[in-house]
Amino acid sequence: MRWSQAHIPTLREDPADAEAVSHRLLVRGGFIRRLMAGSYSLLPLGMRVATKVSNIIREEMDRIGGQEFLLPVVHPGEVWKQTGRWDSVGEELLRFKDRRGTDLALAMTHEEIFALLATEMSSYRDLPQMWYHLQTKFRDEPRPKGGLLRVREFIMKDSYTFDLDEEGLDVQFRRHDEAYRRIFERMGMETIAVEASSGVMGGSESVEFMVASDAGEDDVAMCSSCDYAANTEKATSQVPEVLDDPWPGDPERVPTPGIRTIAALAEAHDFASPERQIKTLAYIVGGELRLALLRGDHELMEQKLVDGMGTTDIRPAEAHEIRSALGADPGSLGAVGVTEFRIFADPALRNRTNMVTGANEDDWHLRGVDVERDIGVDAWLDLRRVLAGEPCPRCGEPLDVVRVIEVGHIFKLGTTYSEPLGAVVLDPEGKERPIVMGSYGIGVGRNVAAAVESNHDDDGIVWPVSIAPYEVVVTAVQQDDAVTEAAEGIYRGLGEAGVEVIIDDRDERPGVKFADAELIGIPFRITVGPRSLADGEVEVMRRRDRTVERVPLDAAVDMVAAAVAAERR
RNA sequence: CGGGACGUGGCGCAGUUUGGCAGCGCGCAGCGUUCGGGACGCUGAGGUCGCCGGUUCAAAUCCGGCCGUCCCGACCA
Repeated sequence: MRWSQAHIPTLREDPADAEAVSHRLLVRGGFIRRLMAGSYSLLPLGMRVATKVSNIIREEMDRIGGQEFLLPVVHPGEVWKQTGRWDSVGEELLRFKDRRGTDLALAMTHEEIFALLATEMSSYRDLPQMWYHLQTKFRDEPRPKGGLLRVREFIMKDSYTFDLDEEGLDVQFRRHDEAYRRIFERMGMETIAVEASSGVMGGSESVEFMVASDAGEDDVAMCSSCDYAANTEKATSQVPEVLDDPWPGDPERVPTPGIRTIAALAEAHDFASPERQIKTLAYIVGGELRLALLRGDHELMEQKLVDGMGTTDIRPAEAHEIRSALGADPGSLGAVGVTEFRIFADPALRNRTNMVTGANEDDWHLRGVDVERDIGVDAWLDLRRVLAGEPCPRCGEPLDVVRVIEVGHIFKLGTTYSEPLGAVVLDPEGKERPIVMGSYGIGVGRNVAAAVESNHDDDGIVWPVSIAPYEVVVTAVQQDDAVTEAAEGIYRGLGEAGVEVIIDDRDERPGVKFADAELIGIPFRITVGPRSLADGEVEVMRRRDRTVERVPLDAAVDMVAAAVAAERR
């Protein structure tokens, strides 16, 4: 490609909505442009990178036995109704009607449609299968952000596996785990594989692949000494036992005028330190009020409540709902004597005695509460958010909490989709069995952004050769006849050697060309100019560490082609 | 959905308080001088001031409504 002919609209200033580093660099470098909130156009450079990412994914999927499909983006609402997700996924699913009034939806994922195709299989002999495609997804996110990191429309590689039983699923799950590690490694990212919440996907087990970055939206708890790592939506830690002083008899009412917070109560009474209080939170789950109890100094991880309730229809109760249900305002709530609402308590409260909690009467609290004796706990449920420094649940060493970007997620689905859609096969005994499914996703654009997040410096992007828009840029400076001839020769030679090369033949000053090449992040730059050409040499610079090497003009093509080949993965 | 802010040439912004010629920087075009790390001079092109309505002799500016965007929170494979 000739730069003078290419559409590479670089910017000298940051876009107004610059947020994540990757967003800023991708916009400034002329890789992407925003169309509207959460929708981006890929410009030629962005397209080249995305294509390379897609091809790496294809190669690794094919390597583990995947077969590529392409399924539609517009789905009949009917199929989503069959699995129940028409109602359960909420507004994230964009719905509309066609001219006949038929309900349609834009694909936010493809479990339904792939499972529908799987209904054509009828024998265990057809299994196992691994199917995938790279296709547009649309999710009507309430708040897209971070440029490509969180968008509404994006291309995702999603694959689906079909097995007779859990053992088969385990094999396919493991293969995906391996393929995903290779994919991220080839793109130049270090990932952390973590246990995750399955969210609305359902299913038994899921693993997320995370890249550490401040631009991320998830947190991972990682052990400093063993290999424990989990999304904080699911992570646990050891809670040191609290020794309670005995309390003779029933709870006692304590006047606490004006006290509405755990901190204030702890301040006012030395018997009410936060770890000796019970935090009572009211949530509306599927329309009915439920109580979640935690130790006073512990914080609720809402996703754990969602997972425990098995529905996403959850919201904090509003003040008026709380008042009419419990007779007090938040700040004086408690679960002692409450029988009409279901109560979920965090295990850290187990066997605790002599606790302090609200009396469900403004300005009154109870002390001397024995959790097991005085509160009708319906279920014990891990609800607390893990904090950095707490002991690892496996080995007891302190946990780190790290901000991450989720770049891939693999799920064991089981029969959640195959059953309602009737995807069944006959087993060797002639018995009908629902196919056991798995689903696995990698967002292409998010991975492009994540790769930039982990590969950049102050001057721009530092692409690994594997996904760079071009492998080499030939930069001609002070173009006289000799320079032009030498530069063109190298450009031609590299092209013939199979190197992806762009020649910066623009009539620009050297500084502009250097700055653009670095912003765009091309791994190798060959500078051809009179200064070194006088010695019959050109300069080869590596973007990553900016090392410069002078090489004889006639050796440049071979040398650079070899260097590029060595870094292709 | 709750709170806050913003919308003015391709990009970044000023002008709005106090109504009166639509401006600045970058970028873009032409000419000239420059040219190994984002040059400089001169000339020039380019704007329904988000949209609709209202007030006024006069609206980017005041009022009402709507739309869009961003930030915090809520939500969220």
